[in-house]
Amino acid sequence: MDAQYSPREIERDAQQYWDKHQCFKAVEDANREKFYCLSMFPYPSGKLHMGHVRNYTIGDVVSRFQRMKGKNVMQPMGWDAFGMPAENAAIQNQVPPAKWTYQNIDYMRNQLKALGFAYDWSREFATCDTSYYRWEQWFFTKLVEKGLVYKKMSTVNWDPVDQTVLANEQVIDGCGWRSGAPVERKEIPLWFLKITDYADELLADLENVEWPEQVKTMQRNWIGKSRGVEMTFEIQAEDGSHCEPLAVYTTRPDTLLGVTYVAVAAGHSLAKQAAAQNSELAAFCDECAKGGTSEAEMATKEKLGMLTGHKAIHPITGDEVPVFVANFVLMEFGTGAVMAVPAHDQRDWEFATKYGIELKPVVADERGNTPDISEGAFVEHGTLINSGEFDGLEFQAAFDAIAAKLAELGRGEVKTNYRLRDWGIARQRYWGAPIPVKYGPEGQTVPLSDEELPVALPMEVTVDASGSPLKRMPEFSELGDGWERETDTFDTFMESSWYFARFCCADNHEAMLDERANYWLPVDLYIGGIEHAILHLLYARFFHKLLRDFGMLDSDEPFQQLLTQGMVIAETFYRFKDNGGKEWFNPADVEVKRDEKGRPLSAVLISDGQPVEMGGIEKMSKSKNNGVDPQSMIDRFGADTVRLFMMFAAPPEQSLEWSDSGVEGAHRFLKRIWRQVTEHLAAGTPGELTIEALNDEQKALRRKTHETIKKASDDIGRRTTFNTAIAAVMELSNAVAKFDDTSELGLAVSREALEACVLLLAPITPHLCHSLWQQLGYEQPAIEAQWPKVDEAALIRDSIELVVQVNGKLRARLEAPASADKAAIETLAMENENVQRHLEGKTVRKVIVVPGKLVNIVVSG
RNA sequence: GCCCGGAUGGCGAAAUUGGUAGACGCAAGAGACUUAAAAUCUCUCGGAGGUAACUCCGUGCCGGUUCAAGUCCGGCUCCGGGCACCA
Repeated sequence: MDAQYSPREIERDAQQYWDKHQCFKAVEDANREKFYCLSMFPYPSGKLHMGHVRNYTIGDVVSRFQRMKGKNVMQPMGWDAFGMPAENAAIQNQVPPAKWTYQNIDYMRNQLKALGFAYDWSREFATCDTSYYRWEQWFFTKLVEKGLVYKKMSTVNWDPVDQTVLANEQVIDGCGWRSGAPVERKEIPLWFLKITDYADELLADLENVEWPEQVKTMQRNWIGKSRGVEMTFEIQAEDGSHCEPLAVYTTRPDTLLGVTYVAVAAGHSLAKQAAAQNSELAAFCDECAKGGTSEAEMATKEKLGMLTGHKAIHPITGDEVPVFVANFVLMEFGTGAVMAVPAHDQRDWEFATKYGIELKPVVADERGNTPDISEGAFVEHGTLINSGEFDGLEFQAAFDAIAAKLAELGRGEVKTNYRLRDWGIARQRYWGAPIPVKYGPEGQTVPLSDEELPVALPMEVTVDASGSPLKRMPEFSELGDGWERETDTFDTFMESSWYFARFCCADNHEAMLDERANYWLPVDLYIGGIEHAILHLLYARFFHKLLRDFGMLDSDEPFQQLLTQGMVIAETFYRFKDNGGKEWFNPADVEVKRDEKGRPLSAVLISDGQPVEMGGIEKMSKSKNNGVDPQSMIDRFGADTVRLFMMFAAPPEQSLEWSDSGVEGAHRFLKRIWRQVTEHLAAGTPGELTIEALNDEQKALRRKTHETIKKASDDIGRRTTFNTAIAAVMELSNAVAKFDDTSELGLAVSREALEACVLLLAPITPHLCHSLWQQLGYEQPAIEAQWPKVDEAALIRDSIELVVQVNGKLRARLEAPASADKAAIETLAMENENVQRHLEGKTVRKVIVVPGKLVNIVVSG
């Protein structure tokens, strides 16, 4: 065997073996327990980045582990291929988006293969393949038939110079990213899916999935189910003209008697009606329409309002309160109007304080007094005051009584509301799946029939910054006889909402899904970035339920277990440019100077030796030029080293800081394992492992071996803390290195330990382990080997170390027989010299004995 | 602004159910081997004090619960993710 670890040859050989024997082809088998392991598929942006490598290594480790545990594992891979970057690349480089995308896919597929991921490549597809999105189009027409799709006016970001709709990402400080022009809000008709019909189920079924609690909480809050009251205020116009009653929703009807104004969105019919006779108000409404549509922008901008002159009639007291138009009230949310209780709502308080509106406290503080609202609103629940017949009622009683009163007056009713809004799925872009709808000469809107499907996206196009090219392609949009095709395309979230199901039967070109989907689904473990915690995961859950309700799937949820991985981050370096901007340098081109303790002091650019500024540690990104190219790392150290470092440097949920020297450390460890096995094989032939004949050292190493198997199994299988599993194997490797017993029995014990190391590492560094397993004399390849089993008998200890505390402070460590009872342990603890010193002159109040752990002696005086 | 997280040595981290803070690794320092370097191996490595035994301090900040708090509770600070057209 080779004394030198050469990853290049080893990795090539192992990959060839897996390929030749089609090791990762998954076949449905009703007699075996299945395991569907899925990593979020990548957008083919050009080349893999470290986030991908991390994501897919996690998935691969779990897949290979489950396979060794005997499961029928399916791990597919594909491409989330529609999206804006392809259009941007097309504008910049005059490359057609399809060509650019498929080239990227080819390059990235090779990178994934070089990393040795155990994918069933026969299931691969890209979402921009017509054979994929045709089913999405077909399904959309079924949803139309079922009434789950509708069209309504909606607000988008409009770039008045480029005459195009902008994504929120393309709005920088309220201006278009290319034109720099101030962005306007524009209303256009768009297609929506009725996700709100499923709000209750999406909320309830979170109970049935094994997801991180934080993700479930985010989804619950996003859905935002609330119980409140919807009520109407009669409106008196300033000029006496007729106005529709104003509907508002509140979760705090108990504060209704504290209402001192109401506010409507600038787009509300009441605002429009008032603005028609009031040019100042019309100007204000126009002003409100400036800026982007994102909620973050809305919520952080200064709260502005203007009186309409109209009066709203309080539904219970009959008092008149003013009606404002306000920029913080959103047409999209609820009724587009709110009642305001400045004494008990902070935002209302700030608005009222600014505009000199009355504050009327109606909820008493904890002591039953009128609350102090001089510095801010009192938002707690409490007993009602200043509320006439409702005085003295607590929150729930007040809620019920006021709701009942409104119902009796015919002015309101209890209503469940959701924060969740319907899903707008139309995009005014080219590189997406065309929405399969046509419009008739008499204004008909008709979904395309099965015969008219699929609508293939034309490939020969000219893409520029001025909106979708489909609109300018009569050969696409004009169908004759006055009929026109829809030129909007689907939101790319549509494609990523059902790909997990299509992987089960990607070769079926007669149907969207078949019975194989029910064999594999739900996905047993889904792995991806935490940034997808809400939108993607919520849409995919919704789509899964839709597919279920059309009889295509049996399960209720797509992803049984979810693992959300953290970001990959790295140090950033820059210099100021003459224009004040920053020029960013890649960490690979920079040398960091450190002090004698290893603290970074300064950095210089290698090429010119001149200093650069250190910009802190941030997410690897193109804009900060701090991405480390996985390819160069694979070339230098091999895939196994990259995989090992990724899994060792941090637990998967945490952000992972890239470290060149950490990678070298990982490489060192693999070289060391290689050498250990080589030297072990050279040391002689092990005898039979006769348990009864083992001496104390041999027993100790054997116990370490089985403790390690136990820990690594739990860390990988249950906790998904791969870093601690690797640390445990490192400890075992260290123990083998210290064990220099070359007797036949000794070699048998170290053989068992080294074989454990190889098998425990096999999911993480599969190429190395493939080779070592062969060298250890096994004909069956490592990929077919079983996960090692714990010998419980080997774990038994004769004595246990425990610590003695006096008043919670560590004072002694002692070795106690494993069989010692509490009293014996207490006696041992008391006898200890150092413990005695700390007990001198004190009275023992209490002794706490935690078997196997510690003794705490509580003293006083 | 709202929702959800995070913070532990020089650095990445560990401590799984409230029970020994810093496993494992990186960096650094000392030594061995070597003509030399690399590689490899051995030792030291949270801070302060002490010849030593050992003692005190220490898990972002302030307070609380407990025999015992990195872990639980209340209040902050800073950093990150998401906010519906980035994927």
